[in-house]
Amino acid sequence: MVNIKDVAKLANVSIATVSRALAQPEKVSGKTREKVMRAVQSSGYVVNTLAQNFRRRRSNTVVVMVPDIANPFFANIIQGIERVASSHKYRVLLSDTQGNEENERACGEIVTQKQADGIICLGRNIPFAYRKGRKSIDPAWPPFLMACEYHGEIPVPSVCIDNVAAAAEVVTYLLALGHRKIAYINGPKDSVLCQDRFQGYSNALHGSNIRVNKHWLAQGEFTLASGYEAMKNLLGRKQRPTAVFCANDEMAIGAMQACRDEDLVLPGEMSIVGFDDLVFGEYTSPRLTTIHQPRNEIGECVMTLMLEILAGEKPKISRIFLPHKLVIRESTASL
Amino acid sequence: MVNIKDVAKLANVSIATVSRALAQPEKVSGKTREKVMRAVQSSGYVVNTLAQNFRRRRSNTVVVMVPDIANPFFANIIQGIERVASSHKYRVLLSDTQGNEENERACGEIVTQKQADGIICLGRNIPFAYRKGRKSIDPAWPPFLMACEYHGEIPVPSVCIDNVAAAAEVVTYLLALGHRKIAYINGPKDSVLCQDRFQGYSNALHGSNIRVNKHWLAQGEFTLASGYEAMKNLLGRKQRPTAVFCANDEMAIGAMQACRDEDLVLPGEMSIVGFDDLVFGEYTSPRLTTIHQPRNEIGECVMTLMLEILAGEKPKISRIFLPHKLVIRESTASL
DNA sequence: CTGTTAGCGCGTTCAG
DNA sequence: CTGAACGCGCTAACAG
Repeated sequence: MVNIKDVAKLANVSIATVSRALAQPEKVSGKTREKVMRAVQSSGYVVNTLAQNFRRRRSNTVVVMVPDIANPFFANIIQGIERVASSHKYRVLLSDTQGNEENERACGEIVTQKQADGIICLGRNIPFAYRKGRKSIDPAWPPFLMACEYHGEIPVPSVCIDNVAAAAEVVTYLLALGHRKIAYINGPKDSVLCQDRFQGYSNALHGSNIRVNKHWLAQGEFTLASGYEAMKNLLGRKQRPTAVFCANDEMAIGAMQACRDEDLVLPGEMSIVGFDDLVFGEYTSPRLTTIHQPRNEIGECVMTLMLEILAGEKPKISRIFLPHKLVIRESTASL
Repeated sequence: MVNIKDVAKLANVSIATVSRALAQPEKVSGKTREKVMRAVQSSGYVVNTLAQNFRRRRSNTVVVMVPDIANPFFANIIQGIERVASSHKYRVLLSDTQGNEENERACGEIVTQKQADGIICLGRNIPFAYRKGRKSIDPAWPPFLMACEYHGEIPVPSVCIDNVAAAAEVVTYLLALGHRKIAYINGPKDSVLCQDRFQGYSNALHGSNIRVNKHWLAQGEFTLASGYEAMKNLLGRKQRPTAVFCANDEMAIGAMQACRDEDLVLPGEMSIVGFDDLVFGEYTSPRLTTIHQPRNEIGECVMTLMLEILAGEKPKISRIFLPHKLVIRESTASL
C-alpha cells in the first residue's frame, strides 16, 4: 500500500506538505501543489481514512437507529439523511434495533468507542443509561438527535411534524363528512407520537362535543397484521363505527383488508384514513386517504442539524416542526 | 478520555497486558484479568475503536450497496446481513446508490480508503473500474459479493434464487389454469435477473408449444407506477392477455390498480402474479399470488460468506442458490 | 504468563 | 511557504 511517505519522496517534498496539499490546498504554493498532485496520480495514492480518523479523533460517521428497516416509512427518512451525509463526506452506519434494548445500547457504544460521531434516533428510546426522572440532556452524551419521535421528558432536539394538529385535521375532516362514530386504531402505547395523535383525535372530537368512546378505540403495533386484527376486533363489537382513523398507513391497509373480509363496501360502509402517506396507499382499493409526512425533508433536516452540532453549534430549539398535509383520496366517503 | 495507559497504571500492569486481557482473555492469568477488569470498570475505560482499527488495519465494517432503500424488497435482505454482521462484531455501512454511478464509485473508494473491509452489492453494477470484456475477478479488488443479482460476465460470488426456474414455475402454473395468453411485465433490461425471469417465462411457454408474443411483453422499472403504466399499455393493445406475470410484486400491485381502473374483475377477468412476496401482497385485493424469495436467508448467507472471505477463505463456488417457493393466493383464477 | 519496544499513517506543532 | 519531529492509542513481536 502506497502511503503519504511514498508520495512525499516521489514529489520531493516532506510528508507535511503532502498532507497540506491534500487537505488545505490554499496553504501550499501552486507549484508545490502541482508536484504533489502529480505524485499522487502516478502512485495511485489514496489516504488511509483509518489513520486519518484516528489522528483527527473523529470518524465522519453517524449512526442511525431505526426501529425496523422493513417498515417502509423509515426508508425515505434514511434517504434524506444519506443524501445530506454523503454530500458532506459523512457516512451512515445503519442499525436496525428491532426495539431491542441491547441493540440500542450497542449504538451508544459505537459512539463512545469513537466509531461514530453522533446518533440519530428514529425510534423512541435513548441509547444511553440515565436515571429515571431525568429531565435534561446529560452533557456527557455525544451528539444525539431524534426524528419523527421525540422524548417526553428530556428535551432531545428532534425533527417531526405536529402530530396533534395532523390527527385533529383528519378527524375534523371525517366529522365534516358527517361521521360521528369515529374509531381510532392507535400504535404502540409507549410512543409519544401515538399519544400525540390520540390527543389530536380526542381534541377534534371534543371540539364537536363528542366524547371519546372506549368501544371505538383499538390498539395496533404499526404493522399490517396488527391493523387487520384491530379492525376485526372493532367490527366484532356491539356498535360499529362508520369511520376509522389509523395511526399509520400500514395499519390502515390491514384494516381495509379486514373490512373486505367482512364484505363491507369501501368506502361506502366504512371510511378509513391512514397516516404517513406511503406509496402503497396510492395503490390500494380504494386509494387511501392519509396524512402526508415530508419524510425526505425530515431526514435532510435532522442530518443538517447533526452537521451543525458536530461543527460545534449549539441547537437553539429542541423541536423542529415540518409541515404535514391531508391527502384526500378515495377511502373516505360522506355518511 | 481515559486510555489504555491509564488502565495499565491503575491495574499496575503493562498496557500490553491490558490489551491482551481485553482481546484474548485466555492468554492472561485469572488474577491479572481480574485486576484489569476492575481497573476498566472503575475508570470507565472503553477501547478507542478508531485506534484499534488503525492498528489492526481493518475496520470490521462492510459496505452494503442498495439500489434503492425505499424498495421494501431490500429491507429484509439488509436485516439478514445486519443480524449476522452484528453478531460477529461487524458494522454495516449502508449506501443507497440510486443507480447512480458516482455513488457506486464512492462505495469502492470507501474500501480502498480502508473505511470498510468488503462490499456486498444488492444491485447489478461493480463499483470498480474494469476493462470492458473482462471475464474474471481482478485480484486487486477488495472482498466483493453480490446478492439477488449476479454479474453476467465476471464470476463475482453471489447469493440468489434460481430465477429461471422460479419464473418458469409461475408460467407453468398459469398454463395449468388454462391460460394461453400470458403477458409478462419485465423489470429493467440491463438486469441479469430480469433476463433470467424472462428466460423462464419463455422456456415455460415453449414447453407448451406457445411462442412468445411481442404484443404481450411490457417493460417496467420495478416500481408501482411503472407496473401501473405497463398494464395500462398492455390493456390498450389489440388483443388482451388473460393473465399477467410481473417481474416483481410492486409492479404487480401497480398492474392490479390499472385493471381496477379499467373495471376489470380480479382475478376473473385478469390473473396477476408477482415476484418476491412482499408483505403488502397479503393485503391487496385480491391477495397476490407470487414467488417467495427467502430474503432474510439471502442476507444472512451473503454476510456469512463475506465473513469467511474476510477470514481468509477462498470462495469455492461463485453462485449459491437458495430455494424459492410459489405462493398461491387469490389473484389468479382458472380460465 | 508478562513487560518492553516498535511502529501503524497521518496531522500538527514549531522552527526555519 | 516548507520540513523535522512528535505522538495519537493501540497491537504485535519479542524477550524475559
